[in-house]
Amino acid sequence: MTTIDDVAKAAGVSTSTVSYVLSGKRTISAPTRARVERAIEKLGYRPHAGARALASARTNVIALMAPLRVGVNVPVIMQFVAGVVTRARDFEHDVLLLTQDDVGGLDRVTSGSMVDALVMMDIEADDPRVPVVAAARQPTVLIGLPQDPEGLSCVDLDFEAAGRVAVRHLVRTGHTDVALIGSPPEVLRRHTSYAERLMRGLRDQARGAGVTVTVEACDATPAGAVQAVDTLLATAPDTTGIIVHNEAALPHVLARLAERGVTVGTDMSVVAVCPTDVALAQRIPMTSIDLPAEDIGKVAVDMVMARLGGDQPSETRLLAPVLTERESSAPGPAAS
Amino acid sequence: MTTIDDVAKAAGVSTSTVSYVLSGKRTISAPTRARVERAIEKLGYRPHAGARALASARTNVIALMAPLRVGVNVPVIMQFVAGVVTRARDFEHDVLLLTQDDVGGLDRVTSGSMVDALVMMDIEADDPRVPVVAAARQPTVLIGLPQDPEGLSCVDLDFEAAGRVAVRHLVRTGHTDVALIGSPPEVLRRHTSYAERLMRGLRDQARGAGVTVTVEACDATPAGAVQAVDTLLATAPDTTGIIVHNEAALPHVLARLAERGVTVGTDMSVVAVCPTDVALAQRIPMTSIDLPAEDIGKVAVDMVMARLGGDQPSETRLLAPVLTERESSAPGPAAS
DNA sequence: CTAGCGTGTTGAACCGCTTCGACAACCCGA
DNA sequence: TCGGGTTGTCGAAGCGGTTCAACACGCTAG
Repeated sequence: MTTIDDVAKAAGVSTSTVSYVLSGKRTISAPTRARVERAIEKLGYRPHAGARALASARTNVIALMAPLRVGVNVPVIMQFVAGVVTRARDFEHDVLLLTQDDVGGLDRVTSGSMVDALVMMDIEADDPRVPVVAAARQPTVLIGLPQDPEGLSCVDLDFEAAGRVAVRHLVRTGHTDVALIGSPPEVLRRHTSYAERLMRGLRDQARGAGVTVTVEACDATPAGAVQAVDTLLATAPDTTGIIVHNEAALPHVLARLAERGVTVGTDMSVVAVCPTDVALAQRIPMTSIDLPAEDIGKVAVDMVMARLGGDQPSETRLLAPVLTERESSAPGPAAS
Repeated sequence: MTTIDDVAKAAGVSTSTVSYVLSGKRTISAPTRARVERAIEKLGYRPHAGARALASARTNVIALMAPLRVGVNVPVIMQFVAGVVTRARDFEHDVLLLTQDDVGGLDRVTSGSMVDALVMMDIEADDPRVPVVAAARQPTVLIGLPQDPEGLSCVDLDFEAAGRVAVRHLVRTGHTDVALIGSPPEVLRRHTSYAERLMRGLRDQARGAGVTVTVEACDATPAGAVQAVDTLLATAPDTTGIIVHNEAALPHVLARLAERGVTVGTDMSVVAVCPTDVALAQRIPMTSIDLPAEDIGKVAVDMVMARLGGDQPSETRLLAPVLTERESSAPGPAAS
């Protein structure tokens, strides 16, 4: 393995000079720099990450804790991950992947100085991991909103606003009886905050507009969708507008509606809350509120890097929802 | 930050003794060990990963290169990843996540001594990454089979055998005209080896059994599935057995067959090559050849760890396919 | 009684890099 | 001409571990 000393020798300078060429923390004359760079090139030198971490107290690695359990929204999770990884690379950082349940891993990587910072996905209202990372010396950004952020930064789609926007859209297009087909029951039971925030926004707006709103949980299986749709059509037969917030169930919901003779885009208006590519991959292009998963991942990294640099205070960023109208929208009974 | 010296002081021993307690590489008397362990506990000591890596030339991290691009088989990829991460933890290793396209990352993490070993997914026949990792000093295991493994270990499902098993199943149940609905065209164009291996096994077995076989590529979209199914029904109307090797397209293929009035499990026998949970999540439980993604990930880690320990030679492990009959199987015209 | 051995512990070198303080060389203005 | 500031380079002290050679000690065997 070639070391910094080899490079120094080859270039006829001291090791510190090589180090300064690499880091740019001191001015180096052009000719010297050139000699060093040539030597680095020739020897194929790469600094030893461990040595660097030891000496500089910087690892250039961030930890990402992601839910790998096979479940509801795998493709969405992938987009978050992709966003985090690509943006981290922009900051010359690599990503260490932790699984959601590995709470001990948080202490391992922080106390062991394996990472400079952390990003944690899929935060629940009362998440046991939050106090752990709050106590770490590395900055952390949460994707999602816990009840008490304990001084940590958070980023997420503004689901409450999304709920309002969805209802507003339906009301404006003439609907007076709307419904939500949402997350699976176990997600709701976990008090995953996004589900509750969406519902809050939705009910607020509905109340303000004098509109009824029915809520159905929905398992992300064909059977779950069948049940949710059938129950909805039975208990709230006047429903003409449905908001679906469940990527995995969406195709099954649409399929069941079709089976029940309900034509989406004519008899029924459906607004999906999901990534745009999911909205476009359905049998018809769905009117949707985008869940910009990759962007959120990137923002999370931006935020965590900002905290690494200066000592900015923690902040919470809620991204404004954007609704795009496509073919699943239909005028409602109250349409003018 | 508490260091090993703090622990040594607290326990009244030398730093080397603490180190040996931690590593177990030297015998330490029970009382001494107890004192040290108590001190570690009390101080909440964690060895500094960088220092350890520097001194021991071991990072306890492996790199995993996974395709994060949003595409065909995201959930399957997740399963591989989950397998790798959980098994790595069994070996006290963490996982550094690299994206498929980050070829430079390979050199970065290997030359920079960031990792002890690598696992690479989604290997293509003529994969540019293979020579890079073959030249690295860290052992690598490939998930998939390149044309020339260059001395690297490989692991994968035995897709060739899977092709044979699938055809054998169809033949045995009375089918004489079978088809493959396979990967998207661009996957085939990339010469991803699993697709070609499956086709080889399939054609071999079909030839031996005197059975015709039609092949359709298929985009993982509703439209792609429509086209594949329609083309198939038009060009090979006698087909009574279909093998689907495309997780993402599977539901759409089934939907289109239904739309065309073809009843799977009666008029048509369908064998899926996919993870079991995907097979079970369809409108009817599918007869399938399991793609044991999580297991493959685990085996990959086992193999790479074995090479880290001793200097075992490289090996290629192809997991035997297992076909499970479910409700999508139907007797064919030649059934006795 | 001593040589020889095994066991448990230690001191110190070393891993490869960063960074601080020192210094030589040069240029400026007084 | 000289004091004082820049600019570019260097030496050496860590950073926090691992590991090797050495050694102290208590035993056993000769």
